[in-house]
Amino acid sequence: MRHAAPAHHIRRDRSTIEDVAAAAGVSVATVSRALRGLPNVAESTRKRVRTAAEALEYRADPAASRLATGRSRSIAVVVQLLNGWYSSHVVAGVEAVCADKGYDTVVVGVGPGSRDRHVFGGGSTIHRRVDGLIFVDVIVSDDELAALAEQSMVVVSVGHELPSVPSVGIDDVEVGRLAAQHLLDLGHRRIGLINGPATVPFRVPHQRQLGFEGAMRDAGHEPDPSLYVAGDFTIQDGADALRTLLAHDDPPTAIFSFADEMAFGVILAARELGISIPDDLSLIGVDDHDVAGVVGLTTVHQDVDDHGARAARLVIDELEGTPSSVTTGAGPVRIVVRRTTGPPAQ
Amino acid sequence: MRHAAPAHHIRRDRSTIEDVAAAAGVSVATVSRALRGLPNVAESTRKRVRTAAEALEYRADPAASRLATGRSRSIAVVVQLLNGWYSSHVVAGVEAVCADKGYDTVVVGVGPGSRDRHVFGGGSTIHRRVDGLIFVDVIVSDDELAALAEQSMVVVSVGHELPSVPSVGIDDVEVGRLAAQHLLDLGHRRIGLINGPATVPFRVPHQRQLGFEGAMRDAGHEPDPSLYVAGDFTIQDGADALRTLLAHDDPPTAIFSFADEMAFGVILAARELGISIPDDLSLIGVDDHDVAGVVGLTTVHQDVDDHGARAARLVIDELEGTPSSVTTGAGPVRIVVRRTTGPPAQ
DNA sequence: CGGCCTGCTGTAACCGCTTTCATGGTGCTC
DNA sequence: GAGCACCATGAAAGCGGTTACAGCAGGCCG
Repeated sequence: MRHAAPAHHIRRDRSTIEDVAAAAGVSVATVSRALRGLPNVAESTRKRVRTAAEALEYRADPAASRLATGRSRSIAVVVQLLNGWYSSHVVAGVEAVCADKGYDTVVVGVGPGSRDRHVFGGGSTIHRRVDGLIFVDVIVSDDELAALAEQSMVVVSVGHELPSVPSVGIDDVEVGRLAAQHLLDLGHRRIGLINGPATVPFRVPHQRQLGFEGAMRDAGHEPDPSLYVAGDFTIQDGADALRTLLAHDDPPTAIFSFADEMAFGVILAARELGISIPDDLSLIGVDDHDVAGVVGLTTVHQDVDDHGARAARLVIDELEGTPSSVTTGAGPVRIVVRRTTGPPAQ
Repeated sequence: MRHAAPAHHIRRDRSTIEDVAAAAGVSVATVSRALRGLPNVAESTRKRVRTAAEALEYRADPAASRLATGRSRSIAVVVQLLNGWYSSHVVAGVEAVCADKGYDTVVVGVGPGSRDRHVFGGGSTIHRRVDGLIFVDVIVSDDELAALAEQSMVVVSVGHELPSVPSVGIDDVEVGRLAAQHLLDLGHRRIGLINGPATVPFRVPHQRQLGFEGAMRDAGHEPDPSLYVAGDFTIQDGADALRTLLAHDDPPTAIFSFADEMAFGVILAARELGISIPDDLSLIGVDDHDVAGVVGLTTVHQDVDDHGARAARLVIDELEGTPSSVTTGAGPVRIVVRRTTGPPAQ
């Protein structure tokens, strides 16, 4: 007999597994097995259970199964800036496949610094809440990673590569090379770089820089580091960067911005400064941001939604022991030429 | 005595409430009370328990407390387009306050149609997973709302107002009025509207239209519905809308787009069509999208992150029985004049 | 035709926390 | 000093599933 619920528990009369068991005339164990598609259940029984469950609109309480199995069927996306273009696209990709596979997607934002980093650090509670973690361009220390591994959390990274963690993203060296080559082909020699932040060990911009420099050298031109300026992927940083570069004794004829958003800043500032793009200055970005088309920005395209989707699939496959067919590593990139690049002025 | 865990349960040795109880020399009940700040615990005992808990790095298993209390300490944000500018800002706002209050933020995307709507419909499982729901511009039927209410889910809506559900957002009539007034002041009389989708009962655009028409009439001008074109808030729709409007016998001298993103489409198409903004055509949007500044778009500003934050606070206050100090209803809007609006051409 | 293997079910012991209810000890009041 | 209210605490019954283990048939083999 079920006991009466305590008064303050105005808990609804949702049907439980016991109700279904009673209705189907079997034990709860059988209901559990039948509904989850486990073997060793007579087909006739399974059908009967399913019917009863349906009639009662039964759904297993996730909290209860979580407690019993240790699986929460949800995965977290850890992101620096939730409303950034890149992150939100990754999240969208993740959510789509999670929903499809019956997982919940929980988002957690970590400050740009290490604020809030305890979320997944040592004594954190995140591993009790989710089965897997997807880091989006967040830099995680080896210690944190080790702690996570010890808790047998499945982790995947998107963008920034993490040691000993499968990652999806793009070949950033290739990105740098592609952009540089495009500019070189147009005849540019002095090329400014709007880089990532100088202070953190963020691989993505570094790789792009490497690719850029490789292409330059291959073409017989020595890159000029005095033309590199750091940025933090914001529009404002892009605008500032342009001003900095223009103050150079021998300013560049083209700028390679490591993100479209910073390139937007360049466009904005250029307009204010009366500089014509691409007549006075060529500009190329990375991302193919939704509005890149609007402003006619030449850029290196990447499919960010897909990064998120692949990451999620990776995590889920790992979680469920499915041999994953997902390709880890670099996805395709391609250059999209629009109106912000052209030959240098005489 | 704890029993040996089944072999396949390689569950980690995380400390449980029993461990803490043992270490502190009290019962689990006392530990529970002490750690949660409940009354009727001697201060000395509380301290002892806290110390023990800390030493053991104890954290209550969320799944277990969820099962016991019926609260999951997580809230869902239900969104149409996760990677849209508006949604992602709302999500960011929600996440920020959830994190602060110790709640998890789970995102769920619903297709633009009613696909996936079962997520929160009748026999859904969402109410077992989260304590509250924040709908972002999603149209929820009365039935669905009733089902949710019956499950005593706390729901709040952002943007689109839902019957009998507290909502946060802006005064969309005011938005329409503001934009119309600005255009009228500049001397425009024939004003095109890029509206929301025509097929769904989405209040937001309807209100804006009402405000627009009110301002027009107040100024003694009858709005011309043949200048209204439907859109779905995408850049592409904006571009299409411009072409449609230009095909009109007597095309407008100004366009009021109900979203900046659609306005971007207008800018894009205008550039291709050789139409100069604002010389040939004035354009005003709504949102103050991050790149509105870049393209110099005049627009009606709203603080979307704040909408999300307020919604989350509303939900949490309600959940915790705190008398909420959060202002429900409309937040402030203001017009930001940039370079896409000017007097009509002769 | 008995023994065994195999396949289907049921029983019950958990998962780890919350909360009711009972109990014992104090401090007061009269 | 007895009676009483109140505070601090503990024992134990859940919350709603999952799963190890045992039991019970029926089919097959020798």
